[in-house]
Amino acid sequence: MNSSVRVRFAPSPTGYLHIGGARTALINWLFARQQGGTFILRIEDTDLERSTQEAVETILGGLKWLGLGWDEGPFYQTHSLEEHKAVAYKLLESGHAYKSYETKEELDALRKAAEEAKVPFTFRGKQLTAEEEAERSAAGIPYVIRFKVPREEGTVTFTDLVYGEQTKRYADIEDFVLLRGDGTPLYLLSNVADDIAQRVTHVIRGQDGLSNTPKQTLIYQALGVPVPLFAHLPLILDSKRTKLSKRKHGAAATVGFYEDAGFLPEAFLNFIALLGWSPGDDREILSLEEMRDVFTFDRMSHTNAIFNLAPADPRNFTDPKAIWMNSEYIKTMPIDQLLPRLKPYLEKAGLWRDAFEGDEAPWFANTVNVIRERFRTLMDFTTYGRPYFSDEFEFDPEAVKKNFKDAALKDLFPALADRLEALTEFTHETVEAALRQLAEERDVKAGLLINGSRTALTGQSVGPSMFDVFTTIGQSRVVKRLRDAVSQIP
RNA sequence: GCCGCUAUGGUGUAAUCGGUUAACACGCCGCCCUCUCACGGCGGAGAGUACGGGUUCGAGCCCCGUUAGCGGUACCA
Repeated sequence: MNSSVRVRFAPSPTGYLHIGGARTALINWLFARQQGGTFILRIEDTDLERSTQEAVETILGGLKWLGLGWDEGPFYQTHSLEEHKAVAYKLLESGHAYKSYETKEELDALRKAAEEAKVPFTFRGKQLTAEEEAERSAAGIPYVIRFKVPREEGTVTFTDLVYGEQTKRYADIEDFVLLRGDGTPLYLLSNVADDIAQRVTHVIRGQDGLSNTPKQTLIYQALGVPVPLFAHLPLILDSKRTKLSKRKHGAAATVGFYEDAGFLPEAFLNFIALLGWSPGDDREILSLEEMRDVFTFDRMSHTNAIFNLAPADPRNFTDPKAIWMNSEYIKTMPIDQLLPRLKPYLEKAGLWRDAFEGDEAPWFANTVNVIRERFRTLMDFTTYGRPYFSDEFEFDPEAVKKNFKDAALKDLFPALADRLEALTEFTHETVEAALRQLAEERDVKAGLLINGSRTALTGQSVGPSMFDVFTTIGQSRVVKRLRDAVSQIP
């Protein structure tokens, strides 16, 4: 930490870490790292009804998976409620806030009347005399503490790092509530109080906070403390342009879904970074370090981006570009970095063997290298990749139909098995020579044997170049599978 | 209702101080490669920049209005 920059990610633990939250965390992280600053994690759990420890765990787990480590925290907002109240009372003492005795019903009626009259409703509480005040407090009448917006003509102005200078007239800001009737603080206050206490210098959050910023700025000013810089980020919406939510979109709106689906965190981060930001040139594939080095707020878009959660194309279970990006990472990532990422997925599918990290390590690396070329998620290694790691795999009926339709294969498979079994060296070249020779002798196309073998060895009709498949699966398993496949021929 | 933010192909973005035929990527289509499917290579369709005015020699970029979307307008966060 060699700079005074302090930023925070402040999620509410009311659900899962969703995509928008992940991007907010990412931008905070990028900026902190770029500036040599501090990245703080704060859990805004003041909504007791909806906050759960489980949600906290999910958020921490999500950040960990993404590799967005924090330097301070997690701080829990509920742990400093007393400090937040103290801030409200300080404002009360300095005359920047007051006790307001209006009931909810009275306010509702006022609001309704204003709306019907089509005039702006900007609540201004009654100015009570000390006498009246004493009277009410003696009678134990409940009150809330409201911020007293300056009564004179004037504006609040702040410069948003993304949206530019923002100005709002005092007259358009109502006297908002700081403390409820029961004395508990509201979000607007707690948020500011924590940001001050944690010495946050840059508030980087979703664009939905933009409208609240004038009010929060007023609080900073009334307290006589420096106002942080704000950077509001455009929102991430679904294809119907509504906000992403677990309730509406299910798991696909959460970060955990992408981990389960076999996304590489690097690819996921890369994709969401490009939702609302670009490096300014034509680069699309950027590592975290590259993004950190070139990130600037002024290259942030002002427009909400659409994340295509569930495109019409059945081949794509989420945004096609996200899948494409993941496949790019799978294909090009250094193999020794990819292998450890694969382990948990293979373990979960029951395909992992410890030998992959021991005796069979070279074979494992080579096999992954051969098959990754056409995979799009890490999960593909457990489905399409299964025949390479296990002898128990299914035959795809379509593949059988397509590649086993020639009955001659009933004789050809055992014959090929015999030839391959006899090979003293089992290489790309020797296998190809044996196969082509057999095809020639029997006067069949090599393609018949090649495509038939693909299905015999993998159960599938698609896959890597066949001679690579022979050698990765290995002589003895190839021979056995060719012989066993005869029973599958209709 | 009121206050504010936004508006470039289906999607994500680009387009120096306004300056030729609005660029790139994903997706889609076709061709090539080929033992299959991908990858890769080549090519194509797809926006005249929400709409309407204005300023200007010239507007996607500036101004005004309209519309639409989003946010705020809570003793929610």
